[in-house]
Amino acid sequence: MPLITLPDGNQKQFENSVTVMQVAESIGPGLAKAAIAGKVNGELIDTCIPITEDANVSIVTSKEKEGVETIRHSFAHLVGHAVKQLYPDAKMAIGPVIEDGFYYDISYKNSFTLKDLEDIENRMNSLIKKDYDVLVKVVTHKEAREVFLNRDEKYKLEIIDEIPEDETIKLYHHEEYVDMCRGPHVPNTKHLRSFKLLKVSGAYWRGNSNNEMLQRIYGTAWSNKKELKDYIHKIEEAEKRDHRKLAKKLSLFHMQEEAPGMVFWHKAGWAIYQVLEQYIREILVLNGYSEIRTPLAVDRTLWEKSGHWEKFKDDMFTTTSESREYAIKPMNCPCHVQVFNQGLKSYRDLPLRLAEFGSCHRNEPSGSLHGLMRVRNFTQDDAHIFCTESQIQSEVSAFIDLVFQVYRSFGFDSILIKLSTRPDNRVGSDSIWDKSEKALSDALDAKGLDWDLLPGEGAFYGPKIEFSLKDCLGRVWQCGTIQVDFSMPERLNASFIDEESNKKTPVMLHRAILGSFERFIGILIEHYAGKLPTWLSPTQAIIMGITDRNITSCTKIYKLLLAKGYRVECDIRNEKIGFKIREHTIKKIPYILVIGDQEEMNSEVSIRTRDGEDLGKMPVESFISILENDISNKGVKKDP
RNA sequence: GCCGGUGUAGCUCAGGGGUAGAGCAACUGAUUCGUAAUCAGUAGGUCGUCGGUUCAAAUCCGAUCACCGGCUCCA
Repeated sequence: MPLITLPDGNQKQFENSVTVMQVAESIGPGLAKAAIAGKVNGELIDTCIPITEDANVSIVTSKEKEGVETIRHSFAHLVGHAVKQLYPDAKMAIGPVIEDGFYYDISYKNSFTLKDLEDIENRMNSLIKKDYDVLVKVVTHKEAREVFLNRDEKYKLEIIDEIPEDETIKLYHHEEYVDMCRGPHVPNTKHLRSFKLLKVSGAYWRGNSNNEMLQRIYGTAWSNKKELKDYIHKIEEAEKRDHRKLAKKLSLFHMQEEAPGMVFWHKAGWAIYQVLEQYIREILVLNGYSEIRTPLAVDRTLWEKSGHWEKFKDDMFTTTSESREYAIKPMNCPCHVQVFNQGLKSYRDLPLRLAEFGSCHRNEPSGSLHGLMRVRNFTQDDAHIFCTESQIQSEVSAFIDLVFQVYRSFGFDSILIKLSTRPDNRVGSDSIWDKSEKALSDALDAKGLDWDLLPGEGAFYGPKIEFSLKDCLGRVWQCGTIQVDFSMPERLNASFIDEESNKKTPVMLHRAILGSFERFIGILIEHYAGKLPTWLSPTQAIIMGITDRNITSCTKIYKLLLAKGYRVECDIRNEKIGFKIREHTIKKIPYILVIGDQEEMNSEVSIRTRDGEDLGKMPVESFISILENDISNKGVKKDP
């Protein structure tokens, strides 16, 4: 006699057991029709699973987040249903829900082509039109094993073998197709209407590169056609923000075959880079860092001592000279220890913060290169803080504040924080790792920040906090980081004299705010969709005349702004004003200054923004104060 | 590195066994013009690279390089 409590507080008494669907029906036929799953005491279940005891029950429809996720999950099964009909030899692996959609990993003798993808999508469409019921069967471990043994699904069997034998398993029957899942799933395919298969790509079984490669079919799915359409539109718009496309249009940089993963910065891109570097340099000075510069290539023996040769050898470029082997530095840390090691250090010197805009080379796998986001030669806004154990917490804490201060100045609002702990391939004892990991998590918790734990993802020498930002398509890129390192100072014989005249080994904190200039600029281009705020804009204003009569005035104002240190250009070509405005608007120059006879007469300039806004006529001094205000705001939008 | 796709003019792209085409850009000339494209003309490519098949390859095949989408790995 279960007593069901609904979200609005109403209670219903049922005889014997009752299913979510029956509860929905008891409320109304509309709700029953819309019911996708149920939440029973906070747990998501299928609409057909009987509830035998008193419970809080809510009906999940496509309006809820869980409802859409259930729809996506069921779409994955639908891929299975269609694929097995079209390609009976295909073996199904896993088909989970992801952000905005789902995928299914499948093993098949032939590669799926775009035509295959289309066929699968068509088959899925004809299957869902049948409005068939999805049937759930709860079976024993043994029964499930038999089902998939008969169906010759080796991946499903592998998964079953990892489930404890005394656990039951849910099998979802889509007509003749059977899949295994925790569920819940939609009760009928009538809930599956708005989807699109997006792409097919390779993916390793269980995400392990030693395993065979499967074919992954990606799809997106939504609760209705409008949401699907909006999503596709959003993706199309996002693609226009792609930093690689914008870089071409705005002539920021280029890359070419002869130097894969390395950047040829053009005038405009380099202007952005220089503003960033100067900004960080100011931040460093204000926060007690000393800037240094160390060699690009260092003898192999130093990398052997630091541990890089053992753990990082394959990622390093090497070169030889007079029978000595050198490695182009993939990191700056060993060199910074060499600077620290010059002269005897006292505890009074700590914390010692050594910073470098260090150019690093890493021989990244060819397949992972990606525009500015993943390159083989990058420059970090790197620094190493040499300190005592007791100073770790305050240094980490101050650094976190600094990262947030800098990121805020670019207007970033979603910063993902992750703590990565000891990897399998590492140096240093477990007790050292215990201490380091705790120092970082304590610093984060002390600030009350939300963070995710990434077990096993730390650097080989220590755990790290990562600050990540998203690109235009939602791909997450690590930018800032701080890493505790108890190992390298010892390996490279760093020491200081403490209060009792004892020789001690300092702790080293590796840290970067932007991460690499390349990646950060890539993120910035996408974040602003190429419309860089005035302080970062390669050209801050363009001056143009209406006719040749205005050339002298244009040149005068151009020279004035140039002398004041603004990045300005002058367009005195014999072209119509509309043509020139269009051209420079497309180049996303923040301010367009027009000078014609009228302006000349009153010693004014007409100002138009790249967004088409007319700021009217004003003396050049007024424009300078607009510029100044804009620049001092950096990337932060003023409140209207 | 792995799976799949792509590579034609500066850019965006069409074509496709009989030795290349559009739009924009460039160049020349005319136009001196008021807030997102003035008109006319000219020029521009061993179709990523190397090899093979063929009377003939940019087109078909193979290898290779780079890029794109993922996977793995990473700032």
